[in-house]
Amino acid sequence: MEPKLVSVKHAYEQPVGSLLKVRGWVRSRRDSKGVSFIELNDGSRFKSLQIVAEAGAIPEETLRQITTGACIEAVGVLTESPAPKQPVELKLQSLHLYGGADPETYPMQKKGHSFEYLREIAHLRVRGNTFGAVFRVRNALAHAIHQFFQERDFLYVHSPIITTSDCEGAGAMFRVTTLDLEHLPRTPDGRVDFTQDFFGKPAYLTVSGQLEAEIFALAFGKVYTFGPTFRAENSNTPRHLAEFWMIEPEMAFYDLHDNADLAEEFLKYIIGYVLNHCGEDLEFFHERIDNTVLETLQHVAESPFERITYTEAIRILQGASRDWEFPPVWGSDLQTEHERYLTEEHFKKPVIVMDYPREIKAFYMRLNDDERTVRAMDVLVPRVGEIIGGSQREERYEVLLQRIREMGLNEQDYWWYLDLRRYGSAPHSGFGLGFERMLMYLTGMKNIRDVIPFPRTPGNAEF
RNA sequence: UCCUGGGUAGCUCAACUGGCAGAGCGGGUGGCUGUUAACCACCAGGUUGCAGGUUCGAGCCCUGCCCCAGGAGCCA
Repeated sequence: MEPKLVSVKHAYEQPVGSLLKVRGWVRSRRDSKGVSFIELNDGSRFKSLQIVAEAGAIPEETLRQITTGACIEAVGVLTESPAPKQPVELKLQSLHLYGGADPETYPMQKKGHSFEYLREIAHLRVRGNTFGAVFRVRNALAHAIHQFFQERDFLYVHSPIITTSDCEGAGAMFRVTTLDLEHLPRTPDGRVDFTQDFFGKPAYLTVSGQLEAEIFALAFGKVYTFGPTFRAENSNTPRHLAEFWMIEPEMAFYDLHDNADLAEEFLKYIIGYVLNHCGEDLEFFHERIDNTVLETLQHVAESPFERITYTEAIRILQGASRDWEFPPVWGSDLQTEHERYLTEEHFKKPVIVMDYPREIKAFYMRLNDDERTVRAMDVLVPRVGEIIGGSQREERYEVLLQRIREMGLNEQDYWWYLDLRRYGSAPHSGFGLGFERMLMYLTGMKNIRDVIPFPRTPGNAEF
């Protein structure tokens, strides 16, 4: 009989007595007299498959090479396990070693490592429990996001990664150039001559797909982007990356409250999806990373978010009996300590703060009738802080033009953005969700560098 | 970028007031009839981040630099 090739995940679903072939990487080998136990993991699920090699099943010389990290193919019969830790195990008949792993130098041990150390071996850390779980959840989350929008007839837009406009006027950007940095072409007045550069003008990596999404929203109604974005800020925190992924839905005919409704429905949907599809991985996070994760997620999936205005938020903060490092005053942005107080202590659940002062928000946010505030919203969640930022966009040509001017921006740079308001303008809204921050929230992981495969931070782009 | 803490064995850490650099884990060898981050015994393993300085003597004190973490700012 030919053995059936299956993943570890599917091996557990086969009937006892099946002859199976599995391939994967050895997590550990435990020897006893007359019997060896091999933990085999292939990434298909959290749990490994226990392979039992009785004395003489394979040559002693082969068995010695089956060490932590080795890659093997095993053929054997699925049998009920006498021990309680696993329902079934594979009784080994034959084994092929693809690649050994010298135990004297293999950097991954059976026991725990610090995340700082594991970041230095990002090419191997994915073979461990924690990062296996992280990247399975990451995969499931990406799927849930597409499913949510596709079920609701949103169009997936591929916004460009290279851009020639710093349209938000926010954040340092990475320059993209093919100019020879050792011999820069100069204009007569001594400046760098970007007309000789690849695009004929300065180019950068995008910081957001929002403005492009607006273009599509004003043709397709409901759209979303989901792609990498880049910030050249010298940010050294557990919540910032130089390269990260962002989801940015943009909807025509949505006002700020429709926008907030969508954001809340969206968060609940993707949390529910991960709760339903990544139970085994979430249990690990709950047990080993953060023992509040499961309750928090279930709570958020079920209870309504709090909604307050910025002005109310300031009032709540001013009434709080605590010493602020930065006392809350109307007109300045909420500090991290303020956001955390609101979501973690005052409301103890996600909070949507709306209608911020115009001075502290971007030019494209719609001006309210009071002319002091704009239709911005931030969604704050416990432990992570700001997870979503969004707004209703300014759809009135004259008002937008005036805002561009008063922010000191060059209106020529925004000619196509202004055109959207000149031709067939409509009220529209959107928001951005930081994909990695969402993952931190779902997994309880404390550092954003541990939820992205290959983190890019100041001074670090190895791998 | 600023503030704080740290860098000692492959990993995680200890080393009193400046006085012989140590433990657990991992690794090697041997043992153990079914293990579950297995267990027991023994063995090996060090340019104390880098460069200077003070001192009879520096892991420890001083100066400069590099790297890491936490907090802040910026934001997602």
